[in-house]
Amino acid sequence: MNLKNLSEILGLSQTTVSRALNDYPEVSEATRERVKAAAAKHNYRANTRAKSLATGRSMAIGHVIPISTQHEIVNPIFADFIAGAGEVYSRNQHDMLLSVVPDVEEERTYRELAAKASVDGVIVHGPRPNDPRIPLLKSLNIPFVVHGRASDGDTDYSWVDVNNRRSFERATNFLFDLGHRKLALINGLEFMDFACRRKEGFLAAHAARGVEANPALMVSDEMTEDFGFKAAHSMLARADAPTAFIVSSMIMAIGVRRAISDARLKMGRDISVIIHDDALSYLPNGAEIPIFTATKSSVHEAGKLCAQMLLDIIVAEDKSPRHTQLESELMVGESTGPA
Amino acid sequence: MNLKNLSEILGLSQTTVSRALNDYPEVSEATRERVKAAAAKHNYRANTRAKSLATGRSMAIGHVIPISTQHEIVNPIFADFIAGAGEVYSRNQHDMLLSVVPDVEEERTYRELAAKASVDGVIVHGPRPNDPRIPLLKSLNIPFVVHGRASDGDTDYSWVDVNNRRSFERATNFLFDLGHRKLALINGLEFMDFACRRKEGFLAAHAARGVEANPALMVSDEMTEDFGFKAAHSMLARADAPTAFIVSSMIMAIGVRRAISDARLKMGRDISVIIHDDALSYLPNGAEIPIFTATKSSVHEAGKLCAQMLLDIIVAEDKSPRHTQLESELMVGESTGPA
DNA sequence: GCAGGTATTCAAAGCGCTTTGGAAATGATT
DNA sequence: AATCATTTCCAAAGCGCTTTGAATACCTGC
Repeated sequence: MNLKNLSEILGLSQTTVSRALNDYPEVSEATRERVKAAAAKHNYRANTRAKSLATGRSMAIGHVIPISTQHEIVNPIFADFIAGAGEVYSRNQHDMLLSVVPDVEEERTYRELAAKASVDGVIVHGPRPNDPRIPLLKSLNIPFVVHGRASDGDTDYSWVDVNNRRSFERATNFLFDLGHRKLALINGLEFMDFACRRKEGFLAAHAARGVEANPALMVSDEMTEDFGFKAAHSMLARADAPTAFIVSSMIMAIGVRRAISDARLKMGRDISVIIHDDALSYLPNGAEIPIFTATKSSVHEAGKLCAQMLLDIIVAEDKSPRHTQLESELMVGESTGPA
Repeated sequence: MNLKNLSEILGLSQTTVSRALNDYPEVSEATRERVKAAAAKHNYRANTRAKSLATGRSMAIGHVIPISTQHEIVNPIFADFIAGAGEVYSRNQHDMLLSVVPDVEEERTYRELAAKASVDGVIVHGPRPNDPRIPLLKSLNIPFVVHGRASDGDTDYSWVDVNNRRSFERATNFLFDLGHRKLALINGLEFMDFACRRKEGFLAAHAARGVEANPALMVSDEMTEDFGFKAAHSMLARADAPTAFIVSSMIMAIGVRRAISDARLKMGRDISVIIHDDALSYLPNGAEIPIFTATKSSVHEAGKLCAQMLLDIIVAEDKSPRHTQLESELMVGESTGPA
């Protein structure tokens, strides 16, 4: 069933049928209803490809998901982010186009997306300091929103980000207030922008209190359970073992918890742990009272915000960059206590 | 830059340029090279929409990701599955179209996908016994592959699935062989096909050994850490507490581990745990030797297989259904020991 | 030197839609 | 009844590509 068929059935021109369906004013209410009824009856829906060829808009948003070539790891926050963004797209009749590519091929992918005109805009994931994708997308002249930020001079692009620096500064201060002085930081890969900022916050709090941060207690790597375990395990064996951990993700924290219980310590009593919680739907931080004290910020929500911002930019007259900085909530759970 | 421009620059017809780029034989090697060089120079790439309008093939595969309306949970295996499938699509110049929709709107979404002709095929996720999507997709006449199976009379569709029944039967027998008799099953929602089959395997092994399965030790729910914890916690408090747990996912198992360590028991010594491990990239089961004894089957691999199968079916003459049944590997880790 | 074949190239139609620039019908106004 | 403004509808062009059917150029062998 296509427009031609449908218009023949109705005894109307394609023009009229098209206008009726797209709610143009120059068609009488009577015919509009007749047309819509027929469309529903025959389960007609405009062919996307033809439609976007004619309009020049693809009604699709691209997400380029880089797979780290060394580690082959999918970012675990990805699913929830996508789910959030996807909701917004569905509501606005947009499709989501996913390209899963090795990180080394990202540039080529963006260029193709632009040349093939298959999307109206893209979301950039996992920015790094001085991220080359930002100038690239600007030069390709394709609307985009960055989830996170790329610290460099040029802040002239749209982003949605958590205030990572402040989150970790607060978390650190929270532990200081409880009397802890030997704090460990178990961070994500520090060539990622968010991890840099978190470390900055951690160090800033130390500086403000005049406490020396111990370099041996600051590590960073891919955010897996296994790394969390190994890092915590070896730190706990040290003479200058920490009395508290600040951990960049729930998944690493699960490893930390394993190391703690292997050491026959009790979290919250013998040792404190505070995490950043992305509020992943499949890893809720306990039910009633949080297992981990956490700086919490929903990545699902961030997905929604990014998507909405991008859709807004695409239709807006004013294409000037927009920024949304989210503050995480500091939620006290069972994993922290006095030193 | 479009075909017209490019052909004008080259002083050739659009026909010739198109054929040169698409490796048709009726164009001389000399001009082909000239054309390809020019295309590269001007960063030309055929407009996807125009191309697929002309060819009738969209070169895109749809994935409809249902969000449970009650729980708003994204399936944690989703990211790895998508990553696997995405790799295959990229390699074959296909796009992946994702629709994230509330489960109640799934049918409408499939109908739209078909009517709008925006994909050449779809992958069906999370099948249930007697899944209505299968007859629907058949009637819409759109190629599809199911990840998993829907137990009912009609097996006349393509699927890729793990032998869940056998996996759990083996796991159960493994525990029996270690001398365990009081086994607990912590399963996913049993209106999902995979969970049904796992339970069947669990019960079949019991029946074969003449051991009575204790209904109080078989639970099923959304597969979260929290549910794993609560289930194990309450079971361990029982008079007829189990000596071993069979757990349907890594994430639930993490909760089980928490309950075990809270009870001051040691996994592998005081109590055994065997899990099903989907080999999620961000939740590896330990590094050298597995933390959990597990029936392991990579969902990333399953994603690749589903994608490849679907692409094959789309181009094949023979559209008859194909099946791939994967056997999981039983990997012995540190979480099991004699009763 | 020419028929017959092959290797190249091209003009134009068509994919299914939107949209421009009228045309026809209707209604209001004189 | 004639005029003009509105409504309501339509034919046809165009989006950027592929593909059909035909034309042209280039070789053969006799």
